[in-house]
Amino acid sequence: MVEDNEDIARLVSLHLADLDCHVRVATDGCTGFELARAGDWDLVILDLMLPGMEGLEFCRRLRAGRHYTPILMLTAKSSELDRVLGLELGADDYLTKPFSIRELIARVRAIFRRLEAFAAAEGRESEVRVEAGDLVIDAERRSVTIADLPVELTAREFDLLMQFARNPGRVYTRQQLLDLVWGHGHDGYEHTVNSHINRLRAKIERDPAHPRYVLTVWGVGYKFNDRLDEPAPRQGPETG
Amino acid sequence: MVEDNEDIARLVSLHLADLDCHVRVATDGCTGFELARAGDWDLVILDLMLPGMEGLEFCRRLRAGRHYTPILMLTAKSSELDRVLGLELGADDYLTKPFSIRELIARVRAIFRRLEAFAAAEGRESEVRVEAGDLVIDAERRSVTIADLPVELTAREFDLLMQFARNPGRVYTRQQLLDLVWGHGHDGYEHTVNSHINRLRAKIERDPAHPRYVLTVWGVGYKFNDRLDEPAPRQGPETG
DNA sequence: TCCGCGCGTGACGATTTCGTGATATCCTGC
DNA sequence: GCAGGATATCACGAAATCGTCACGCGCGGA
Repeated sequence: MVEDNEDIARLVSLHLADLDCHVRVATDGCTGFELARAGDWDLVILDLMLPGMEGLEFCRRLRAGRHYTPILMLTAKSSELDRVLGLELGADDYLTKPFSIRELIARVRAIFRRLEAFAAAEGRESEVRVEAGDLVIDAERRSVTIADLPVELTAREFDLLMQFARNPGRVYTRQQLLDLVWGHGHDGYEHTVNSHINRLRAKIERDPAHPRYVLTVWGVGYKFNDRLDEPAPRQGPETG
Repeated sequence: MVEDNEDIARLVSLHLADLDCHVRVATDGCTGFELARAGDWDLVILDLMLPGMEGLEFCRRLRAGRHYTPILMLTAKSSELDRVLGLELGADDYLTKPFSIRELIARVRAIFRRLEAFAAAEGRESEVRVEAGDLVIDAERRSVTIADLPVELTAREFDLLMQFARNPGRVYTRQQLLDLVWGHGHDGYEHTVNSHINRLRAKIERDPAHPRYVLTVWGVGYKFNDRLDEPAPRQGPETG
């Protein structure tokens, strides 16, 4: 955050910390610019009226240097000119002072949502569709079919299956699955995973007692099997 | 690129040049139109707010002249009318200001990927008219008919339906719908989407309690059903 | 100014899903 | 074979989600 008013800086830092954000404050443009250019940040919150360097110039120089860190601009001027110019020089969003913290949080969230959506659309195009034997998973449609027959999964069941399908063969512990599917802050019993695995198998396995897709790794956790043609009656950690 | 603001034109040109793109800038609509019509371009980046010719008119005229060069629209207006209308008039994608350079580049890449994938661009014009069972949506006239009977939808209801119809089968979360239909950074409750879905169903579904077009994806969001004739999905692999 | 309409919000019941405990079954080491 | 621990299965109450209705607000037209 590049902001010369320390009261505002402190207030915003405080609230962003609630969102598990790590915040670093620079009180002048030059220092801020060096920080922004050097570090690997998720977001720059930039006051337009800075001593040392104009905010617009800050924007322009950062973008000219091929830095694509999202920028959220703060401005006291409500002038349309500044706003449009700022956006066109590469800011991602703007807020006019005075602004409410609530509004700021909303903007920050919106920026991250957008970036997330783009990242998903950009890099994961090959991962929207996963196939393993009869099983076909479509991430975008959140649909699963077995031999072209649609199977209805609940949200948790689908997320669980998708987590496996993303890395076929990789073994996940129950705790890892809780973190990945339920969320990091979630506190619950590892036993819960068993239950969902059980329900998942009942829907996608021909014989739930002898699963082909979601396999148990004894004493460790579970894994997704995409090598269906190989004989794998062994369910123990003994691999060879 | 058709853009009257020289700053943003320069900025975008700069970054597109990094992608080994050759960029030509026109600062008004008429010049841009002549350029677009005469030359053999891979992409037109078009500012909606142009002097000389409205961006939407630009779109419409180019498509009317059987020119199918991909168009990426830029707009400062956050009005969803403009966004949806732009797509309906033949734009391939759009960006609402504020946007980041990174987003722009991602969009450009996405458009080219899509073109490669679909090679001989089919269904380009079909975006103006979407059909699903009895339901017919005419994007240009913003009209909807069921079995040739006209249905009166409000602006929000139509935009919501159109958002679904553009990607049949794709699951949208309420937050995504808020971002797409209401606009980025919109501060509102996800519950609002429920209400509009409810009103939409009351108008287009024969039996709102058992919808055929706009389906609920439990724990996630909603989707538009493009396979009306398919039987109801099974709850398990048995009975197969 | 009044009225009607579209829209966002709140409340409440119906439905689905989820987490947990109990119990049975299986695996492993001795 | 046996003991101990890990996993599978099942059922049930709790919790979250969704559908529906009603209310109030803001806005544009009569």
